[in-house]
Amino acid sequence: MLDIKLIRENPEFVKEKLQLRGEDGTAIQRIESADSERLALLKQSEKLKETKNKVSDEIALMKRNKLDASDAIAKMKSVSEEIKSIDERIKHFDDVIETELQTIPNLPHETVPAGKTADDNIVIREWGEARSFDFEPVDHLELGKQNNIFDFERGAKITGSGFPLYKGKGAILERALINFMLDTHTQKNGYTEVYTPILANRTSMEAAEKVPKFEEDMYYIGQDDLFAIPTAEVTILNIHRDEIINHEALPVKYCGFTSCFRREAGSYGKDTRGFLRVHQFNKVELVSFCKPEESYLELENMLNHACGILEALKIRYRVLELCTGDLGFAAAKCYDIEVWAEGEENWLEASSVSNCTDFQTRRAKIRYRKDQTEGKSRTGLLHALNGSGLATSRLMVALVEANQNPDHSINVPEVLRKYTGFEIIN
RNA sequence: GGAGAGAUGGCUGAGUGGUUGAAAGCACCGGUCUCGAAAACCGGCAUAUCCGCAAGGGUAUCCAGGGUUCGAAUCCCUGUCUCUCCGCCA
Repeated sequence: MLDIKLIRENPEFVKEKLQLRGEDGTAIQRIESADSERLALLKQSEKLKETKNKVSDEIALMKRNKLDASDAIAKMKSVSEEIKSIDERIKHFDDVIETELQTIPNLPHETVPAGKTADDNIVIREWGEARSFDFEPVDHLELGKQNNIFDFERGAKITGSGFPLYKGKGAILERALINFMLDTHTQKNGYTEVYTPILANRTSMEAAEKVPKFEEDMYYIGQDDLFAIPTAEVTILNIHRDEIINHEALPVKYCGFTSCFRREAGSYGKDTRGFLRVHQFNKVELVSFCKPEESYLELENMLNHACGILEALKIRYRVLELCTGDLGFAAAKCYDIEVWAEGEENWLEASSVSNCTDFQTRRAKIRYRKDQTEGKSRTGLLHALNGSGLATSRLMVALVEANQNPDHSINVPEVLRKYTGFEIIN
């Protein structure tokens, strides 16, 4: 969530930034008025509480000295009632502010290109070449069928469409990819591996700003008020909820593999073939907590860590800098990585690397204790960044399609062979 | 699922209605001492929010939410979590 103080002190700035994202400023106006009413009441309430506390001390003193305190007690009874009624009104405005704040996205960073839709995103990097085939390449569905490695029909039988079943060398290849990515991030890129729960409670989902705004996109277990995580970002972020991390430990970097679950409500029939859009997929997630002044550098690092995986796998990709209109809710700046799928003849989004600045950490209360030389405020909110490093489903599409042979067999990329134990899928 | 115990500051841990934001110890920071360090001694050491240029002051917070009371860390209710025992079970 945004800082209420920023809205209070500089509402026009906030509205301007939100307009870049296509948000009108009406929610900000509602917050401003609720906030000023709340503050006025808060001052009244605190003044009365000061009186109450003082008189209570006096009553204690009188009682100790065996004096009659009944007048003071009678007076305080009405003061307490007044406090109670004012506090109820404060609570009302708190709720109004809270509800409004939950609908307002993060402000885009000044370097984010202005734009309205995904068409305005800017390609900032391209790596690798399209493969030139001397035969007609087929798509991953055909390859999956020919090699008996993916079985979408049976996955659908077990659960429903969009829940893929991997078989034989397909399952092993998936596992190899995950292990390769985790090993790279832990051994080369300095991340600490975690394996988190894949169900998260409401508080955790709210801290990650996934709920209430996107509640319909989540698989939800009502009996226990738990959500299947749409990304390990949720659970990894919440590792340090309500904590203060010492500056010496920063940056704190985690990578973790989990399955991810997305209902993809509203996108039925859109790119739903095979792995293109699934409800359950596997992903190695990167999360970094760092000092605010370092977060944009860290964003570039994380982008490079994700790209490094694709380069090792020799998969052609491009990086898009998302425009203001296409940014995720919590992101101030975001890069998408798209992989080239030879059979689909299309770019597929395989990763998204975002700097969420203090938007999540504010609600999650993830702070750091500053070096004593860093000014008078001793604690501050950390910046939280997350990135896919990477999601396997679309990566798998690009991987098998790019490495196919005329007989539909698939060559396993060099770096994965020590994980798969075989060099070819046929 | 059944029975019981508990949740206090970075940690350990006192505190069962009134100068308790909270004893004490440890840890940490600064100082004295020392060639330097240790030890000893002295001092400091929560978070958030409001007012204020600042100095400073107010308020809130002893798991969370309600309640009783002039007054709650302390009493009552509900919830969450942790631990122990029993049952069941991967």
